[in-house]
Amino acid sequence: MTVPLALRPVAAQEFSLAATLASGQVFHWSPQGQGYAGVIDESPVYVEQQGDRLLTTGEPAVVARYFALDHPLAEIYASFPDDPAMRAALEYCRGMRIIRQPAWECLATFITSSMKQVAHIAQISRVLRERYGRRLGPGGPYAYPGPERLAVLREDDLRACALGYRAGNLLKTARMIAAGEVDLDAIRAMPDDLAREELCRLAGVGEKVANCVLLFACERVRAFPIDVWIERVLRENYFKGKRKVTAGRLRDFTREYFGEYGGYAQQYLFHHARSARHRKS
DNA sequence: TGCCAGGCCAAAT
DNA sequence: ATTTGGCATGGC
Repeated sequence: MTVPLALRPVAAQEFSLAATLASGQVFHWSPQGQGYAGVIDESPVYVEQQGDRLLTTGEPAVVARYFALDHPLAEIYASFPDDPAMRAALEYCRGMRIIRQPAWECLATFITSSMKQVAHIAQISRVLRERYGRRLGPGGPYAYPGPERLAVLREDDLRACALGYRAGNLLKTARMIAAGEVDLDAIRAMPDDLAREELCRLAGVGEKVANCVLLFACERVRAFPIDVWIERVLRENYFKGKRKVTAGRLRDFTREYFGEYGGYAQQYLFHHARSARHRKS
């Protein structure tokens, strides 16, 4: 059995670990004991919340950075538009943060997310880790397999992980990254529009997935991914009864209306909408 | 059973 | 610039 590790405290004001991990931005954390077990880069981490602090087996500075405990939440909330949908989402998600994910892991999981429910994205992520990821210590969890590892597989290997038509996209993208054809580190330093354009060169990456990578892995808190849930929220709350509102019109509206922390607003609206749907049944 | 899920892509308008 | 059909798989 594992050796019991000392839990170290991390100050965490204005933070909800539960909301953050349940919000569909990261998929591999699982409930364990009083908290959650997961992996940050190549380190196994256990973390639980006790009021205004976290207790973790991880390196405190690494945990604080991963969960973005430095984001100015009061300033972010002050930037949210004042309307009923936004107020309800803020009330429900208070303390949720946009975390800083490793870029490749984020990119790959969102390539597999196309036309999939959150539960199944998590399932695919788990199979890929267990089948092709490096095991982090005896009996430990698995790291997400890097692009070099996936690049040498065949499409059928990935189809066997229930990826369906996404298998070819993940494989092509892994090969492009492994070959240095697209450089994720370079993208992190580019202006938003150029970074998005560069990400869209990858197989299975369109505007929505590119925005997820920009938001969840590149610290672009303006990036506003529009999926089927958010599109529904936008149409029902901001374009009620109007016809012929095109995708382009929606995109322009979000940039203007939600502003500097649009990505945060988007994630709050997304998590609230999904949670409301699941509570109904 | 049928419909929907954190879409993308190529082709046609 | 926008619309349309095809693509795999699993949950409800």
